[in-house]
Amino acid sequence: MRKPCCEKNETNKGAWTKHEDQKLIDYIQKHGEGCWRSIPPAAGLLRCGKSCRLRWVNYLRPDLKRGNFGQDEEDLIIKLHALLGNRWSLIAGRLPGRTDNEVKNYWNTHLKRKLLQMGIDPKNHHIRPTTAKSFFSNNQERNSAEDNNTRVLDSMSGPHPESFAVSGLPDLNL
DNA sequence: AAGGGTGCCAACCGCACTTCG
DNA sequence: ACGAAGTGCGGTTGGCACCCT
Repeated sequence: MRKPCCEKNETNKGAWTKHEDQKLIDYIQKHGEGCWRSIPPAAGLLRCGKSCRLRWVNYLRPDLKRGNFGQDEEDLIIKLHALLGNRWSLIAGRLPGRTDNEVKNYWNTHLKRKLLQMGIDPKNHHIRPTTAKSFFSNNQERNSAEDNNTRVLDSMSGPHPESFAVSGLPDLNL
């Protein structure tokens, strides 16, 4: 059995303070992201390396966008999720300034529900005939959508249709 | 005003994968 | 080739904020 990544009784847990954030930012600006395990003692933080990495990647990194997701980002997430499943880090990699945690949270809180309302199964992106019927009858867009359990990649209103290959799948260069 | 319910997001946990000696 | 250590990832949870009654 693997040892825990850090001595839990010797580290802080819970929300990060501004003071801790600043220490981590200062250290990484000086020394770079290097070895996470060595960062907490070197930076004077009572946190485990994992916690530092998570805080930096999800919150402190200077290139993070934050704020609401745009329609184009939303559509891209849905398309990528249809292709990749719950590979959040891969999906986030296609969204500049977004983190896997952010994408995952957004999916679980917004997009999942949105797809369900549209009559789409968020797990496999297949049309769910019962709910889809009412949704599409309102929208008059996909009258034949429920035929043979069609995939819905092409039903999204993505802003970059030119980026899709002939097969209907985006050129993701994964 | 209060309290209960719900949604959201930051952070934790544990497993899987990668790297290194 | 193998095992230990380090890192990354996805699932889950805790707690705060907001809304509704």
